[in-house]
Parts: sequence; structure tokens; C-alpha cells
Amino acid sequence: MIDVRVLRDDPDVIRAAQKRRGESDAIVDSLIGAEERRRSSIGTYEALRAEQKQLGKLIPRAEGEQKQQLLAQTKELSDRVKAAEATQAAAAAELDDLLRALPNLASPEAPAGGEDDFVTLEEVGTPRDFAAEGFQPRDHLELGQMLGAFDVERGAKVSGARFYYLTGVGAQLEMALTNMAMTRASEWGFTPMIPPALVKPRAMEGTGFLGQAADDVYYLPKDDLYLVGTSEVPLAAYHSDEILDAEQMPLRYAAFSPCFRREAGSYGKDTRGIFRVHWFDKVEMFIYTTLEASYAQHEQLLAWEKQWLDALELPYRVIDVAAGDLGASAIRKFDCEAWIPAQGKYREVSSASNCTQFQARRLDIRVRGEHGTVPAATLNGTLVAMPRTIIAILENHQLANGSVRVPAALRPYLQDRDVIEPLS
RNA sequence: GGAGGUGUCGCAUAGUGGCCUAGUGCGCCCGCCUGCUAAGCGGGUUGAGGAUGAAACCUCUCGCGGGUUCAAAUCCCGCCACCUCCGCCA
Repeated sequence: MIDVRVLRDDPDVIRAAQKRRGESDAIVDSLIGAEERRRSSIGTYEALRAEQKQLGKLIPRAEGEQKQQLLAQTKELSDRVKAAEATQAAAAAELDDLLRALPNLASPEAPAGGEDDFVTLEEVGTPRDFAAEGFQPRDHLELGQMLGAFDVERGAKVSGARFYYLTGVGAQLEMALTNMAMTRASEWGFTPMIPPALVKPRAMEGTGFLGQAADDVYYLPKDDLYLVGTSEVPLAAYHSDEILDAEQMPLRYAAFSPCFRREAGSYGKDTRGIFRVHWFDKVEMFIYTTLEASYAQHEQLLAWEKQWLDALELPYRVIDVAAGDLGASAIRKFDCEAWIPAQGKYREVSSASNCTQFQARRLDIRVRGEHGTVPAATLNGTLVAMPRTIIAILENHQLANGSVRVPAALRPYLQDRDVIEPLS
């Protein structure tokens, strides 16, 4: 949710941001109209209500005929107050609905356009030349089967397409990555968290996932609860309805949680292996700070993500995601894409978003500082999403015989093994 | 799942239809007093919105949402959270 004052003071900023996203700016005029109706209806209601309160004070002191007259007068006024209040509430709700439908204002620095209009900021590391090494790289599914790292057939048997079991060394890899990520994160000043993966509508709506992304979200109607697609949701809602102390900023949390995604509309896309799945585990970083500090925190978040991929010795590139592909909450987003040898391309493994005050306004999270109490800024970034990271490790560090070299930084978390071997 | 209880300002409490414009104590902030500290004295101390050049000012906020009434912290209904007990359960 954006600041209503921008509507009055500088609506062209909103129009420009909508255009960068490739979306219609017609909503801006609706917003302006709704905002005016809200203000005028508040004025009407409050004037009537003040009159009602004044008269009400006279009643207990009045006697006889005068009292009867006052009662008749206030009774009539009471109906008008009720009507004015209803009008005012409806106008406020209309404005709120429109405001919540509007995505965050895409940063002028975010490239304009859609999914393909990203800008590559840098490429780190060099993809291996398997031809020069004299063998054809296997893809992650083949490697996973040789190593006994996961089982997609039985995943489909038990839960359906896009489900899997992590098995043997695959399960161990997830635990190792989790422990390594949590260790790193706490060294960086993040509080480790294990949050609930089922949340109320407020949390899901407040983080901006019930807009265009709603089709991708699992919902349990019997309990009116949502399965989170990322622990960004319970972490953002963690401090909802709270006023935080500016001195304590930034607050940093790193959460391990399962993530559930319906993947609606992705039929036939990435169907092989465990690249695109309905459930996976992830360690997510989340930061509460002030708007002013958020830009630097965003860079810092990206720096940590890069440090993580460096530690895993994976080649990757960083892209500046285009405005149309930001999602509702972010003004700017950097994705890290690891090189996937069998696909011959870079694929997203992590993402860092600055949501500025968008989520905090919806969830009513404020920061009290020297210059008053203002909405907090929130940022989120992936530290490690399990299946894709496991894919990247297996494919990039594979050896000719199907073994996989364990990157040095991960070895302490994997029984000091330097290589994982095929089953037989 | 069943039965009962509780929910008021940062904390603790008072308040059972109209002088509640929510009192008091503690904590916190400012000032006075004071070798220093404490005590004492005086003042301030929820949040949101509207109005204004800025104020004064006005409205809302007693877990949340409805209702009754001229008038609701107070009465009624629904929901939520917490506590106690029973059942079930990892």
C-alpha cells in the first residue's frame, strides 16, 4: 500500500510507475475520486456526530417538556448520524480496496518492461567447460537417481506431479545447507526463526500475495488459512500491529520453512526433476528497517546472497528484475541466477526485494524515531531454496563417473565428506 | 471437541448506561528543589483520522465486529486471544 499523500501531491508519480510495470494508470483517477469522497464524507459525519454529543450532554440536566423536546431532536439526529457514518465507512472501504489493489511504486531504477527486460548487473565465476574436461554433464535428475538423492516417481505416486522425496544424501544435503545457512545468517546478525507455515488471510493479504499472485497460493477453506509460499509471509506479519523502536533497527530474521506453490499456469514448464515443485524448504532472510536505510540494506542483502553462492562455488549472474516482473510488493528486485549446466543457462536460485513501506502499511508496522512514527520498511531475500540449490551443486560439481564434489564450505556440515558417490 | 473464566492507557488496577473530557499507583519524559543520588513538589506521557499556512479545534480508539439506546468501557449477539478443567492426540 502506498502513501495516500502521494495521490494528492504527485499522482503523476503513480502513473509513471504503473507504466513502467506495463499496467494501466486508470486506477489513479479512481483513487483520486475515492479519496475526495472519503474526505468529504468524514467531514459530514464528524460535524453531525459533534452536534449529537453536544445535545446528549444537555439531556441528563434537562427537565419536563424541555427534555422531551431534546429527546425528539436527538432521536432524529441519531438517524442522520448513523446514515452519515455508513456513508463514511463505505467511502473509506472503497478507497482502501483501491489502495490495496495498487502495487508498490516501481523504482525509477528498475528496468521498464516485463520478464525479458531484465538488466544483467554482473556475472560471477565461469561455467565449467565439460567438453574440455572430456565428458557430457548429466542433468540433476540423472545424478539424483545415481546418488539416491531424491525420488520423483514415488513423490508423484504419493502426492502427485511436482512432488518428490529427498532421500539419503539428498536429505542430508538439505540438512547441511540448512545448518550452514542458519550459521552464516546468525553470524550476519539474523535471529534464527522457524515460523508457522499456515497463516490467516491478513498475513497473506498484507504481504501482497492475494493480488495477481492469488492463483499460486494454497488455501484451506475449512479453516480459512493459507499455506505460505515463502516464510516472508509469517516474518512480515510477525511484527504486525506493532510500533518498533528506531534504535533497534534494523531487525533481522532468518527463517527456515516449507514453501507451497500451486504453480498455476506453469503446466508443461520445467517438468523434469525437482526444479519447479509444489513444495520445497527454504531459508529466507527478512529485514525491518526505515525507508531511508532500506536501499543500503537491499544492497547488503544482495551482498550476502552473493557471498553464499560464492561459498558454494557456483557460477551465477545477478539481474535487475524488470518492473513488470516485480510482484506487487517490491519497488526493486535483484535475482541471483545460478548456472545450470544441463540446461545451458542461468536459472533463478535467490532473490532480494525491497518492499519499502508497502507491506508495513498493510500490516500496520511502524517505527518510532526522532522524526515521529512512520511505517517501517521491509526487505526479504532468499538465502537458500533447497531443490534448486541442490540441483546447482549436483550439476556444477559433478565428476565424470557421476560423483559430486562437495564444496569446501559445506563439508563441515556434511560429515566432512569431500565427495558424494553413486549408490552402486 | 466439551464446560467454565478473563480481556480497560507501557505495567498494575478503578470504573455496571449520562460530570468518563477514562480515575489512581508504578514506570518513563520535562522542570523545580538539591554538594551528588534518592526522596519531595509541579507538569507531561495510546494510537489513527479530519480541519488549518501553522495552530487552537473536531472525530474515532476500553480485544475485534455488529446490535439496543437520545446516549455504551458499562446492556445484548457473534468472533478472536489467553487461563482452568474434561476428552482426544504428536
